[in-house]
Amino acid sequence: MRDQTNHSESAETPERVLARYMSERGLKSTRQRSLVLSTFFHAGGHLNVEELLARIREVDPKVSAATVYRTMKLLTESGIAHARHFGDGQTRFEIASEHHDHLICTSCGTIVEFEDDKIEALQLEVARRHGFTVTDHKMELYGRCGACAEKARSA
Amino acid sequence: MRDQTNHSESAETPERVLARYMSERGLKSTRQRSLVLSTFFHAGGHLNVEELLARIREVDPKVSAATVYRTMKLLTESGIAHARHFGDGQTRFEIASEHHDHLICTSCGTIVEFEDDKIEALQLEVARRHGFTVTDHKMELYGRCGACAEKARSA
DNA sequence: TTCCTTGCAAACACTTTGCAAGGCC
DNA sequence: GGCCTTGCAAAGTGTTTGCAAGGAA
Repeated sequence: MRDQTNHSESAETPERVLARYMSERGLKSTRQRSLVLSTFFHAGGHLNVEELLARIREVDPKVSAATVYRTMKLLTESGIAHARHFGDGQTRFEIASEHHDHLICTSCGTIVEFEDDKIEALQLEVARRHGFTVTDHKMELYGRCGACAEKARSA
Repeated sequence: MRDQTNHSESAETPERVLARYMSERGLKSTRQRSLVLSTFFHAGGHLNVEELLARIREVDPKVSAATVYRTMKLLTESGIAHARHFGDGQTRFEIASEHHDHLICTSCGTIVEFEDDKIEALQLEVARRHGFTVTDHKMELYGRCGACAEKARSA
């Protein structure tokens, strides 16, 4: 729903990005596609198709999984969403404009999101040294969160 | 979890690690398991099951995919290998003692390994700020490699 | 001899695709 | 009306599992 980087009137809403992407290649706007888009944004990311579909069906029970897969592919290709693969064999999607990295507690599963400009700058630097042009990245730090370390200490 | 160069007599070879892991739980050493292990190490990592199986079958054509899956699970559980999921829907394995980060060309699939101490230091720093103690991490940079950028330019 | 391991094929989970009906422009 | 999109079911992937035969200890 709401977003962080609002530039007054020049705001590029996901709806607008998608609309342009579709009209550029003769694709059509449909009730299902709008529903997938709004559900995805309302949920805020990290959902897999199954979870997304469940929420979508609260509104329209007849939407099929195939449509969700097809629409998420569209969102991915148009740059609105990013597909991520964690270890669980499913694809999860995140809002492209809200990319961040993750701290994951291997003990309780807590996921903390973060962003670090210095690290990102160094990533570009490393890539450049290898002749790469980076378009995306993924960084996950695994370990123990403060609460779990605390629990382990008193146990 | 850094540094694993060979220290003469105290060397913990993968064979030894695996042997201990298996004997601790009554598992047996077999021709197939040894073959999977040696092939995996000889290849140096980043192989998926299909590729691994192809190399294994050059030696013993009768080894089944199931055995490779089962053995790689064993190697993963014993801490000898790490399972990694890149964007292609398959599981790739790497040698646990040779952890590094990856640059992945989204055009040709090339994987380049790298390590950057400055980035790793900053990762620990970020984690500390969030109260986390990091034990492992994963970082992948996606983009276009030099060769593919070249090709795109001349096309 | 005991019980683990193997190869095979079937089962699985997730995702993609062919097709006829339906819907947007 | 033309052509894209949908839902369904079938087909594809990559991976796991049940089972009977084979093999290590």
